[in-house]
Amino acid sequence: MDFVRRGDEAEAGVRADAPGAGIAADLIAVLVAGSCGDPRVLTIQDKRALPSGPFKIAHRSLQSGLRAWVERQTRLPLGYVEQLYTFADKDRAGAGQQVISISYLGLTREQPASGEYEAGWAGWYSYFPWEDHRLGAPAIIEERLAPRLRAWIEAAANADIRHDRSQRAAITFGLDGRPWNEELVLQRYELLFEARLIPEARRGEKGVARDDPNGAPPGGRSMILDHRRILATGIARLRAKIKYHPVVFELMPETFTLLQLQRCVEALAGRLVHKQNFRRLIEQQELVEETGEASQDTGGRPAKLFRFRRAVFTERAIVGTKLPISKA
Amino acid sequence: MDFVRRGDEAEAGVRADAPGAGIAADLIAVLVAGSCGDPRVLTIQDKRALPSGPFKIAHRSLQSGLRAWVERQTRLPLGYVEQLYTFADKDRAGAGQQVISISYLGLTREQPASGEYEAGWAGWYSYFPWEDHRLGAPAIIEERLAPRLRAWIEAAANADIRHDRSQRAAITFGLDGRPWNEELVLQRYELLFEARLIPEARRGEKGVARDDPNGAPPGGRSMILDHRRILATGIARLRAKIKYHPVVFELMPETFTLLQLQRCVEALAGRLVHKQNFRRLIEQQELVEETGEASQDTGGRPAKLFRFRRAVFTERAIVGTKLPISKA
DNA sequence: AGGGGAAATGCTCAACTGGAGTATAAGACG
DNA sequence: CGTCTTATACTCCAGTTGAGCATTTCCCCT
Repeated sequence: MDFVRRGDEAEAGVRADAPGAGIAADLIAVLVAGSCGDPRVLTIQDKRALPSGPFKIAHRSLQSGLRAWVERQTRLPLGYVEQLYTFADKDRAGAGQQVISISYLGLTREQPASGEYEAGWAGWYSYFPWEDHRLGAPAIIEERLAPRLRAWIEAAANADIRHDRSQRAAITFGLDGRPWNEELVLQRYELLFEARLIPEARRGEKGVARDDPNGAPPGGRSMILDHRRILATGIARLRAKIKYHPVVFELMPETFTLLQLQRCVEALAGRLVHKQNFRRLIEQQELVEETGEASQDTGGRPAKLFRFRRAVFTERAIVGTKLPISKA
Repeated sequence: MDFVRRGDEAEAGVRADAPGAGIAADLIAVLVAGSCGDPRVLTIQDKRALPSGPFKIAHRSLQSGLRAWVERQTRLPLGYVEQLYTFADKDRAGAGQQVISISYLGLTREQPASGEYEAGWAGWYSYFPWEDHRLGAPAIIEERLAPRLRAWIEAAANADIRHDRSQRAAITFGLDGRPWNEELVLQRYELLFEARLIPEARRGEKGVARDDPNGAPPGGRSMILDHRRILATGIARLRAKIKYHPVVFELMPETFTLLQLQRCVEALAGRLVHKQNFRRLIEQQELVEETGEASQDTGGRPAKLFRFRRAVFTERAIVGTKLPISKA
């Protein structure tokens, strides 16, 4: 499969297109939106790729370059941008052309994606069905993943490797009574990859059928190249970040109830939080202020509407806030 | 000033040296060593530059490429490697040549640097004299930095900017009775840069004298280009990392006393920790095991020698450990 | 031999934090 | 009016954290 470049080709002037002439740089974006219960990521190519494009040095920095590129292509205002990782794996280089991929995480308020390419929002749990623990551990883990992982563990060449595999599986997937750690998104993906339970891991093999095109296969919906790995990196980073930095608010509408905010955090973290403690923490830290209004459509007692206090950025700088997502 | 490339030029074949032909990629390494009280970073060019070299896609990954490059150039075994950040600032691109710089943090046990280039270890506090709070807040802050920062604050164009500057200075440098936060290394550097207290910030200006070549100037020893900024990024990352990941051990010799370990952590964090609590945490987490030996040369009661339990990596994976460096 | 110095090591304690439960209030809806 | 749903206010307990005191064990010096 070839890397279908869908960026604005007019920008490609800086790239050395002659094989072997130089290195090309690509930007890859993990754009996250979704304020209510279902985090989504912007995708192209029928949900099988993350948006990416050639990098053009025409901005002060990579960061502002990405921001401009995304905002021009999608008309989405990016609330928060953070560099994820830079890859330059050998197997991505085709025919003398070296490619460096710089991946970014961006947060935005959800809006209908512009139709420039076949872009659309995809729920991120369709790619990682084992990551959503809001209703307890998903059945897919015990029913489909754990048995295959156990087979893979047993298939180890020697006892040392077997022990190592067993430990890693137990730690990352919370088996054998271990606690679930929602931050290990990337480690879980890599473990499944190594155990060949992920279609992407079998691409090089002969006689392997194409990915199941409909619905979510046992290993989750797959993506081209290493895009799903990049998405896993982004999710992991975001799950870690929301615990000490007030980035959730970049996903929320201007005003919101505390329960909406909580649902959003829970959706990102993939696990539930204690409602009262959540509110205690939010209010203690003065992250929000009341608007004076109340939302009637809660189904129950009306809830006060809040807005994010942007002042916290100057008051506390990057020093950090905390959300009550248990670690153990 | 030109970016003096000191890497193995034989590797430069993949680079497009014709102007405008393509993008070149550089690796820049922040290599840290120093187990006893004085963290050091590997430098070249008379301590004015971080080691860097052209990137060659000949490895499985960037990470292994960096590892191989560093180990071949310096003969230092790298204990831990982590990507820091990728830069592609416009002002670094000279004459049609676009440069992307991928920076890495690496930890190693201290050894005499190989003489391949004029390499040497430099104490990192010579670049950031305001960062060492082990003996309390260093005098340089109150005596030299704070007055100039106050002048810069007063010089703001309007009240809003003045307030913002004042808050940032107070937060990052712990002024007005605020607590010191050792992780804000980069923010402090950027603040000083913005206030033009850092020689690097005045490079573009006319009529500015060269950096003071001898000793540490008020703004600390400077480096070429943005190397000091990259170093600040590395120090910040490391200070954050040691709190929840057992990376300190990569700097320690095979066996060590708990006090040596503590001194090392303190040197990195730039602040002292409570001895008894430090030991409690280390032992609680079973990060170390006794060797059965004891060190006589402590000056007092002999101390048990310990070694790092590598098993913790498989037991707990990346889940994290904690060191008692107060946050507030 | 004895005393002082320097660490190592053991133990205690109060304040705080974080997880979890109970109780009550306020609106919607039949 | 009763019931459902959610909001919101308190309470509680256990584990963690920061800090200090006390004791032990060695070296060195006189």
